[in-house]
Amino acid sequence: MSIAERKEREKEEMRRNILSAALSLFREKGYDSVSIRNIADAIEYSPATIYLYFRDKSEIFAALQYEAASVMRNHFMPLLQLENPWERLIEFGHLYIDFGLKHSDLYDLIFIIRAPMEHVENQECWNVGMTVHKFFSETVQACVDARYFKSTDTATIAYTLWAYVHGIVALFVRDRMRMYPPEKREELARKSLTMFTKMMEVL
Amino acid sequence: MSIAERKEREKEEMRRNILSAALSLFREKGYDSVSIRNIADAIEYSPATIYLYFRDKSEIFAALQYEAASVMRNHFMPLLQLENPWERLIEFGHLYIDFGLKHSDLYDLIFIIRAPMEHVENQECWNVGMTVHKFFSETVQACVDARYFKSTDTATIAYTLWAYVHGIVALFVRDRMRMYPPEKREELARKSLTMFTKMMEVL
Amino acid sequence: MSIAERKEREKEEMRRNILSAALSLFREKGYDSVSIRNIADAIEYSPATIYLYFRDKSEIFAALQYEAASVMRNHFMPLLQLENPWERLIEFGHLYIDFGLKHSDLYDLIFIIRAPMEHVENQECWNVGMTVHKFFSETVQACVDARYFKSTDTATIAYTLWAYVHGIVALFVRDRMRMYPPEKREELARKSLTMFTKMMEVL
Amino acid sequence: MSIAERKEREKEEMRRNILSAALSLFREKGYDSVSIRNIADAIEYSPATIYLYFRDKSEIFAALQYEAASVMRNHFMPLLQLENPWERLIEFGHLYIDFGLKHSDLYDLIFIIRAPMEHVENQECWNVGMTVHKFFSETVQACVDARYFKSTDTATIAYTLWAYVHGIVALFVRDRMRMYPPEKREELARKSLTMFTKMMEVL
DNA sequence: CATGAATGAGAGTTCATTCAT
DNA sequence: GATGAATGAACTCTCATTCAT
Repeated sequence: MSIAERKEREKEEMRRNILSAALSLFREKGYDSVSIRNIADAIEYSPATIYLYFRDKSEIFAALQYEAASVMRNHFMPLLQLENPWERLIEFGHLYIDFGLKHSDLYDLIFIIRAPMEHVENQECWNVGMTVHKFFSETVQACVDARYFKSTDTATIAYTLWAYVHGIVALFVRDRMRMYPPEKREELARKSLTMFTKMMEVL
Repeated sequence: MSIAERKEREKEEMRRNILSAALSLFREKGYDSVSIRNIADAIEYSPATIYLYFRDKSEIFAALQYEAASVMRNHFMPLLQLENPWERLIEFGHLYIDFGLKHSDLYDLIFIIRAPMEHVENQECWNVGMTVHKFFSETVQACVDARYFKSTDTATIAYTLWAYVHGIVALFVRDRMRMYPPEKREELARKSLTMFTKMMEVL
Repeated sequence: MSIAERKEREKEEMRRNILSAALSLFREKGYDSVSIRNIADAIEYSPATIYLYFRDKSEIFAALQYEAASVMRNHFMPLLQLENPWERLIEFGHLYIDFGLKHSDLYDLIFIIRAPMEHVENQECWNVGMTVHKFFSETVQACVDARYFKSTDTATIAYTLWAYVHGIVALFVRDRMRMYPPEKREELARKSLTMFTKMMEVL
Repeated sequence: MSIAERKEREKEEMRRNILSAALSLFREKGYDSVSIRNIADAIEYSPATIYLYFRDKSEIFAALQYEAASVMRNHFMPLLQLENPWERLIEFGHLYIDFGLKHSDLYDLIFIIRAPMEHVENQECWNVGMTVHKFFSETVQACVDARYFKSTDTATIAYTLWAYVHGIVALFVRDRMRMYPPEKREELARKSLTMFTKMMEVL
């Protein structure tokens, strides 16, 4: 059995190998500008080999989005242990920005990149947006119910919070913070989040 | 002299002609999927003609970013007439989101696309981000000076406001609002802005 | 005007150039085994150039079939001057075999090759078969009317005659006469036709 | 010995397995459009396995031609029992057309396809043409000897008869009978053969 | 015996770009 | 000033084939 297992493992390794090369290329040059050859070159295999692991280019992309979604889900796991909705909401903000700064490439893949949505798996990906959004909504709803907000317009509150954190991450990911020195960017983001958290109290 | 002038004018006209065709194609199909031939077809000239007006494809792109910057500047002109800094700030938010929803393609060009930054002109483009940011800062500073805010951390406030409006527009531009029916998206954005404006009062 | 004319002529020349290279390659290796690159090499142009004259590979094929059809039509022109139906029929047989032996490649294209029939123009080609068949039928009908045959089964007679001449040519074209020395093949075909002509008298 | 024998038998079985899959695929899609992988899929083995039984693709093709030849030989077996040469000749025509309509793919393989003739086995195949032709000749000769014909030009008679039956089948196999409704084609072929048989009496 | 993995070669096709006219 | 013609380089993808296991 162990032979089969090892083969399985090797196959999986190769897939990840391809995916990680693809990811860094996509991030660097954009989906359309990356060719199968580029990826093959990066992993030092022949282009044809790629096709042994993925049906076509868009399937690679889909797999990446799927992976990204899964990493993001894991990233938010700790939230499940917070019972107080307000705390959960605050922590969510922190984790969201954490994720965006740490996994810029994955974040880009999920929330920014424009790319083919043919594959079913990609539904999965945009569902991540959906899921995140839903989580925001539910948590906000819980806060509303527990009278943490004066406003009861759950939909608008959730959207507003999401827009803010997305804005923070999106500016960072797409390199629109060049007016701040690189080493200060993260700090600024965190300071802003604290400020925003305070602003939320007026809601 | 007037012949040279006319020629100059005609040349300029042609450039705009090309750019406007290119813009609408980029918008429709994305930068990478637009070929010089597509643009040439759109303006009913031969591909070779394009090269009389632009050195290469990326120069067209750069010119478009330049254009976008200029359209954006014009869009914000009315602000100059508002003397009260708070009013100016509020109106700025409205105009920003207006611009993003109305000229999604230009916004994308300026604040989202990961551009080939080879051309000098593109400096211009990122300067727009700079300029917008500076305007935010200055207006915030004016508000601080006039005691509209309790906080005096101008930098963080400006960044926070910008992140929020960018978030709103970025989600819209890159089609991450699929959980809302299309016809409600704009309304939601505006309602959120109103909410955010109120949140700002706590600052 | 003469410049345009010359250009037109050159363009036409190039088309013919491509077509004639393609024809001989198709004949030699079969449609599927010929690549655009092969054709390009044969005419010493780049593959991309081919696409300036034909939309794709199958269009080249279609054009060839169209040409073949037209050559065949011309080949049969002299028949129009023969008023006597029997003479016309006999002469038709001679011309048919002439054509097949002389333009084996074109004959192959029209009556033997298996290839894509996507293009409208190819309808044209199979219409040649149709047309030839119709001519056979009409001429046979005329002979029947003029009592050259005892039988009145026009359909079967026409089909029988066509099958025979096609058989003669098809064996020749696809090189199934290897049991006869090359220099005797044509003579044999002609002697057979004479024999067949006599056989027809019994009909 | 019996182990070796069984192994031999199994090997032979596998060969036939591959060949029959290959044949039905060639028939369906044409030689060039069938890939080794297709064949492998059809027999549910890996592509590499095929190479344990055949050196390369063209060897499969050659083997198929060989097979076709053998099927054809069997098809004509019953003739051996007819002693009267005229009867044998007539029956030969019937069987020939039978074979062509029933095993169009095999017929194509033997008498129409422009084959890669690299392999020695293909000699075998073209020998089938030879053999058929020889049989025609011998039978015709017997008829001549027995005064069934007035003509004594055996060669021309044999060739003429063969050309006719080949024409009938070739038009059918390569789909050049589109002007007749599919269900009438066979009937027409048979009626024509009857007519042709009568024509032969004049020889 | 059978195969999974790998690949070089090559398929059709498109593109940005050049240049003589 | 405009362009038709041309092309080298690149694209995605498939194939026949090999070889270590």
